Amino acid sequence: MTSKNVKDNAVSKVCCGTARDIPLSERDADELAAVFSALSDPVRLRLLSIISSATEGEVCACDLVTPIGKSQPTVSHHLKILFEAGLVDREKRGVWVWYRAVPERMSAVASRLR
Amino acid sequence: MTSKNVKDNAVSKVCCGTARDIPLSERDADELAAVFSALSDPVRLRLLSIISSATEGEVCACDLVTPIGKSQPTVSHHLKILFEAGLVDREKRGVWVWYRAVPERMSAVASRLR
DNA sequence: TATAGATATTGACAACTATCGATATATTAA
DNA sequence: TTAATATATCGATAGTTGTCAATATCTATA
Repeated sequence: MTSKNVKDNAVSKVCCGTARDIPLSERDADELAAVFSALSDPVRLRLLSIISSATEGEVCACDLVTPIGKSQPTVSHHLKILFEAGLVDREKRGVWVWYRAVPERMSAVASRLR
Repeated sequence: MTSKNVKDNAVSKVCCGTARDIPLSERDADELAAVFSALSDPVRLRLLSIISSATEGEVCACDLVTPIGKSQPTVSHHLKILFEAGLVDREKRGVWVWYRAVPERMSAVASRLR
């Protein structure tokens, strides 16, 4: 049952329910939710904070394992998720992989929250 | 093992690893991750989009179930999560519960993405 | 009271996820 | 080629989560 909004806090049983369609499409919702999923883990947020604040603009993956205090496979897993969400970029140089933030991506996500 | 960032893409085996501390504290990371968790589901994002764009500034829960296309308990569950994350506010008036967005909260979260 | 309807809670289940040890792959050096 | 090391993948497991049917709770009305 739908109800009518009444300004003076009275209650009405009149229906208003012309169910207009949803502003955010299902497709857009899925995509946005995927990015927020990538941001929904504290370990990933801390990784992102390290990478974003890197003085040289980038950080070697080898310098992330110890401070984060998780195993190397776990850190690798989280970095992959951040990368696939477009939140970080990476470049392999020799044996090492260097990560850098993608601020445009973060801004784009932030702007979706108005 | 840590490595030194070398500008010309050469590879060095010199260690740089004075593991400075992480910009985002564990506590802050937990809190932020909790909000992003609330935003990490497409159904909740669509609910939020309906509530945020309400012409009257608020929406009755009874007008959310049908458009979302999920069961009433499921919608109730998602609304609770949005509420507990501080993303929406609610007011019970009679039998109905009215939801409204909390734009300050969304802005606050958005600003954490720089 | 009793009934009807809106919302919340419970219980169960399937799907997903964070984590780690073990292992594989890739790259440089000896 | 062999050894050493950085990173990725695999397999397993414990914990989390989205969903619904059933049920409970709350409120207005007859």
